[in-house]
Amino acid sequence: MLQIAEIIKKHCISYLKINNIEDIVIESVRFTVDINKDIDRGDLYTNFALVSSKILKQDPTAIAVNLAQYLDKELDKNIFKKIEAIDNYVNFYLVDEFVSEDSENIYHKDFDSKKIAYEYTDPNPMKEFHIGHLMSNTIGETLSRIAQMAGADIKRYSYQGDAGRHLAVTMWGLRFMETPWPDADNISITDKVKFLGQAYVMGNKKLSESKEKGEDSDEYKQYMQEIEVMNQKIYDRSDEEVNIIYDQGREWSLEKFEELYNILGTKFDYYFFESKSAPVGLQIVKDDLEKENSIFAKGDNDTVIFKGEDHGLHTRVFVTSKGIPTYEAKEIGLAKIKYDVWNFDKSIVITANEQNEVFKVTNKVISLLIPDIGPKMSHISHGMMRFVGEKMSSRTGKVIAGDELVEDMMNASYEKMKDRDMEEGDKKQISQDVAVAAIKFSILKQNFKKDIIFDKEKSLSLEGDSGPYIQYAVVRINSILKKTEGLEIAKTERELSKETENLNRTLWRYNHMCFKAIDEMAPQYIAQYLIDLASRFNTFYNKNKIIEGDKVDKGLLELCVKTKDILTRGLDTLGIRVVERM
RNA sequence: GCCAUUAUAGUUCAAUGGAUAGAACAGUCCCGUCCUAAGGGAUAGAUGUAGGUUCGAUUCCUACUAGUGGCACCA
Repeated sequence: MLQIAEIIKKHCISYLKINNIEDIVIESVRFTVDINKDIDRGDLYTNFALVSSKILKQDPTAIAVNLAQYLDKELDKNIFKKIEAIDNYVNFYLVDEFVSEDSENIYHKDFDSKKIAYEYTDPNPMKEFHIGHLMSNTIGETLSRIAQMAGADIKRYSYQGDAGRHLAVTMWGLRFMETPWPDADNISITDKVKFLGQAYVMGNKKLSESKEKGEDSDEYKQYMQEIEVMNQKIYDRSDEEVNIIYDQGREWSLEKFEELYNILGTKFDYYFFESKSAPVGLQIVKDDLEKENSIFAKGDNDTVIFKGEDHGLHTRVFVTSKGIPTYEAKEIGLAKIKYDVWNFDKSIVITANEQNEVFKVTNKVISLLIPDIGPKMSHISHGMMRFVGEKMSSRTGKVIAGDELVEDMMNASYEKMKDRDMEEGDKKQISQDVAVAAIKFSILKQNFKKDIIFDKEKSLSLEGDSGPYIQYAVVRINSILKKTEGLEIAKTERELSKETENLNRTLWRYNHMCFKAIDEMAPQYIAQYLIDLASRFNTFYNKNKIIEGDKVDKGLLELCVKTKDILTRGLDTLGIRVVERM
């Protein structure tokens, strides 16, 4: 909680004490001191009167009045301008000059000095980087930055599936491709990766077409067999020809991912691969299986399974009938590898919510097998991204790739500024940052646990609550600052306008909203706040002249600078860049 | 079928058990340029259904309805 709110709380508690309420009872009084949503009703409020009316055996309205009188005497007049009781609430008005203790870090007991690993994005080489990865990246990036702000020591992890059946499908699907293997200098990395993505789609298509002919058909059986063989070859690297193609494809994919991370603004500390976690996980499972009281069991066809039902979960396969470790077994190996690299206090994996059940099982298994690490593992999930105007479904094959979405938005953004008098490189860079802001903000302005309906037009629009709307507020301030260069900056003696006062009173709320975002792991508090701040700035700007002739109002100019600072820091916490111009 | 999760204006989203349920877009009506991808103001409009707990429920509980995800060798 913010210091100012703590001060009020402390005095509320002493109010209970002077009313002869016992300490044990006081602890049970769950009142809050929070920011007033309606700024006209004051800066802070407390619901103390409502919550304590039973204990004080008094009408809440009377308590509110008494409390307000009491606090008016106790609290520092240099901070509190006015304290008033209205209905059942007590409202607090801070003095105009109030500035909160402004620090980059906001202490929180769950984060301060804790070592926390954030694993997110997790794309798979030789497969498309899809919008799910984009979401995971956006959310993981901001959560890690929020943790940093809260005082945590963090590392960013990315885990990439460079082994597994999906790769076998891609490699197997290559034979059906009409275009040749794009191993040439004049083919861009994007097109090379696109080719691989197409091979994966092709492989899946051929397989499902064949499945429709009947699961007993010779063709389907043959295809399944071939994919199985390919999977084995990738796993044990027994076929030199396969190795060459595989290594090349993997390298292209990773290069492409790196390019995307640059655009998105993520820098990972460690990369992990399934090809590394698989043998480690497999060994751990095998070793445990040999024990008398193993948590694993033999399933159908010689599989190794974990019977989750005993723990209120469901059964999952850890090793396939062919002896290959599944995602679940790899997850065990990964936990060990991650912890060996950096002894974290907590490891958080961010994925779409379709994986909720898997993580419940794997985290349980890890806890049983490696008690030192298991309890430190946690999973945060997010909803799926859908698009306005179209029912997206993976079944119909209409899936939009993440990098295509970014590119698409970049082009749309570029289109809007193509006539500006600017260097080409700047235009490209700006349209890129704006596009990323548009996408990220759409995701972060709402509760990420729910599905997100992405609207391309609205997310880029400067009307309404969008990332670019906030970026634009910063740009507007920049252009004011530029205009003031060389002009006379002087204090003016005049009463503050209502808009000026409101903007000023909104600024210190940033820390408070950050605290809430940290406390609830909810970046939307910051996003919503930034919209509010940008909007208040625009209202202020509309009504107040900062520059009159060749004179600049010093007070208003400083307010602009402060606003810009908070907007910039807020966007940065969301993993969004500000731009100089637009 | 079982488990999880969601349901708030026409649409897309907010709201630690408490004040008059906040925005944005679309609609209607104004103002406007120190910002030019300008922007701002006003106006109208919502808690899926039925119960329960509570002084008080959008928020907690139960049932129902509807949507989404998951439920053994994909990740």
